[in-house]
Amino acid sequence: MTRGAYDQSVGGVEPAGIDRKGGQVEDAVAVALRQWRQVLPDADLDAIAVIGRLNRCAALLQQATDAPLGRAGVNRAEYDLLCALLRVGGELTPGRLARETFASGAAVTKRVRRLEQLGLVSRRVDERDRRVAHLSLTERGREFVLELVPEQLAYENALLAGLAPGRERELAGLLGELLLMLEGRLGGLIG
Amino acid sequence: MTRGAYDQSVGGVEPAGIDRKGGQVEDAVAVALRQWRQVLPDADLDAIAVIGRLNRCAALLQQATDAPLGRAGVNRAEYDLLCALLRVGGELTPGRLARETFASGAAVTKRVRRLEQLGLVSRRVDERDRRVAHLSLTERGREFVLELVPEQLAYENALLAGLAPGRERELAGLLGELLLMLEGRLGGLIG
DNA sequence: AGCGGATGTTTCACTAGTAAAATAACCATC
DNA sequence: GATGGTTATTTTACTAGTGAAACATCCGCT
Repeated sequence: MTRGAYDQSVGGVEPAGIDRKGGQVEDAVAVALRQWRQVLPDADLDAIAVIGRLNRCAALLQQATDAPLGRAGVNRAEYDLLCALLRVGGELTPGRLARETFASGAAVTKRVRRLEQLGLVSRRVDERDRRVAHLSLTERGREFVLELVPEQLAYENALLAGLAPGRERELAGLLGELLLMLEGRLGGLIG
Repeated sequence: MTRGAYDQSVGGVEPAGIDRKGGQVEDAVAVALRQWRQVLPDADLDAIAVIGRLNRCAALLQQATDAPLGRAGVNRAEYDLLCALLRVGGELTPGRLARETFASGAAVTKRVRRLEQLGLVSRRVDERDRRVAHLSLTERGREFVLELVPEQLAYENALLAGLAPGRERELAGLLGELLLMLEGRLGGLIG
């Protein structure tokens, strides 16, 4: 990334990205935290260290993991839907699928429509309650996702390969702890 | 969440959410991992344990942290933009602001337009290069964000309060490690 | 049998984002 | 001082999501 016509830097501000401070490499959030401490020396910034990094990691990983899916012709949301159907190993109703993939009903309707058109998902109406639909992978859908999943898993593992296995397990554990807490808390404490 | 007309559960499938297995509470991703292991016993699922939880935590936190911002009348993206201007303590060009907030130029244009209309951000044209704009907080914008930030920080800290301080620091450290790796890697390895 | 409230799914109107084209200004070189 | 290539920003056309309303059906009750 080359600088513009003349350098706009003012007062030690550096562009976002990887940066160094005293020879030590810092991530983008660490840089932001340093700036915050100068402007608000008394603020408690611990939450940013976690939440900021979490958001940033999620965004980067999302972008990265979209690449192989894009080549297969689906987006992450559609992949997640197909995975949910594979995982449970049977049929799911749209509502259940929405809960399973943490999406809105409207989003599921749209995704299922496209996946049906692609011939990867099929629908059947419940005999007892004609409101409810049962969705499942078609044979082609099953083949498609069974081929895609290992590829995707390998790719995602490779993305994390720079992290020592012990550190990765540690991280998974801590994230599980946090997630469990958030899932419990955010029912009642959202206001 | 009450069940529908009749229980659709098939083969031990449980609705997404907090769940138990042998008296032990599991997060939603742990449940999904158990399902995966039944369908693909040989797959290496470590990446899901990290990436899945990361995405889910980010989504839940995003939803939760939007609440106080919504009350103040801005969304997270606009808040981030205001914060970037506060953090650097001076002016920023749109391009720089885009890099600083990890957004596209087009997104910044839209957000700045709204924040200008709200009277929180002002713009001045560079004298040397009339292509570039310099954006800064207005007095009102500065007051607004200086009042909002501590409130938001307190709220975010409260969200993480269930995590022991040591665990939170550990998590921040590990996420920093991961983020640094991703920032370094994703320049060259995205294909 | 039929009314009223509840539930599962889809549609609708709208929002917020993106990539790529368009616009505007700059600079080096001829 | 015109030209061509480059950079900063905005506009445009489009996509994917959302919440709320609409629709379709169910069940309990009288």
